[in-house]
Amino acid sequence: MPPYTATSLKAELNARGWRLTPQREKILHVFQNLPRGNHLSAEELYSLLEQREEGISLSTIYRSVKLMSRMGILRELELAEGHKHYELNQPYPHHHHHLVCIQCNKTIEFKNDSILKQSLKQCEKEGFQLIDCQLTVMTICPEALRMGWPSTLPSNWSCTRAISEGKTLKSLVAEDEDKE
Amino acid sequence: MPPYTATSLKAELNARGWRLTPQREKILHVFQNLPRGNHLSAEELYSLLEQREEGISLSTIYRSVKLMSRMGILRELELAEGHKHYELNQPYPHHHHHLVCIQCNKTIEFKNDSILKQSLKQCEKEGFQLIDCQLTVMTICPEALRMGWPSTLPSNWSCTRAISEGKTLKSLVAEDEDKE
DNA sequence: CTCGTTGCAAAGCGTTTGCATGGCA
DNA sequence: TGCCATGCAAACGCTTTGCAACGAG
Repeated sequence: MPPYTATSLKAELNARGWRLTPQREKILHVFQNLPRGNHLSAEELYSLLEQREEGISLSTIYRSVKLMSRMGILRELELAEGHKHYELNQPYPHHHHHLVCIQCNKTIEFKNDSILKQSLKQCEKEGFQLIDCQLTVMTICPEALRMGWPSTLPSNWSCTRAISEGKTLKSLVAEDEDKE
Repeated sequence: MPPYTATSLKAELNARGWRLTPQREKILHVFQNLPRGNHLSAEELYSLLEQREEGISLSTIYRSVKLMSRMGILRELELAEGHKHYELNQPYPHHHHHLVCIQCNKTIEFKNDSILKQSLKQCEKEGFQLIDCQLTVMTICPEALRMGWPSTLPSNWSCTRAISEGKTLKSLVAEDEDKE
């Protein structure tokens, strides 16, 4: 799947009885020029376009990102921030996943082909068609750990389950095989 | 790691200056008796408890599932349904992931150890501490494909999988009560 | 010309919060 | 007894929707 251009976007929209509007073109353009590792919320996209004096109403923003997500052009991210973020849905080999600090929301992008392979395998097994797969790794970042997590929470808080889960798994990583 | 009991829940709560209340105990109980592969939204949990005449206010539900998620007892799922779902956070080897139809929300649970391994590997590389990792595979189910996805869908169409999924809540209550 | 699309404002919906009351440690 | 937790209702923030005007095909 090649990256979208205004022309191919128009073609795909028209094929489904939808239309290419200046608004949709501008939105696509923003995402195409977004530096790698960035993703925008509807609100952020809105104010970004506002700053460029290409204002688009918030409702159109919402309608467009939803449509473009359903078309497979954008990717809807559910990070731990209480609202959705969007980015270009880049096919393999640009496909990637996210590691998020649940304390400060810091996000790191990472690639891992085997995850996509595993997802595909699962889809084929069930007879479903893969649209996207997202691995979200919920973590505590080093800064948050240094800042005192988990003591930023009441007294001697700790997520004992997660900790012992981590310990159990170290042995698994050692034997790491990455076989599909 | 052993599953939580009312006693161990109390111990962990008290250790952090929190308290075991009948409400929290009932909520834990519901999740412990939930058939595998099921997860509840706050609203569903609320009406489930209401049907048993053990009513708990919605705000307490929200406060409790949030607290228990942060303690690592529950797992907060971001499926493609516009609201969060919760399930017991079962450590390896019961850890699992989800395949979701973005049209009808039909969800299939699947296990895959390599995903957990890859996540842990990534965490160690970045120096982050793993709390949880969730692979969500967004798909179109065979039925939605047959209906002509994506161009010919009526705006409010949902395939029969979604309908039968919706019906399960009642049967869950029945099953759960049998186990008491 | 038609019918999808936009902008605006209002509504919707899941979730959170302030506050007085209740109840666990 | 002190203080966390609950229930209620109101507030909140993100997102969706109704409607009249607009404009792409």
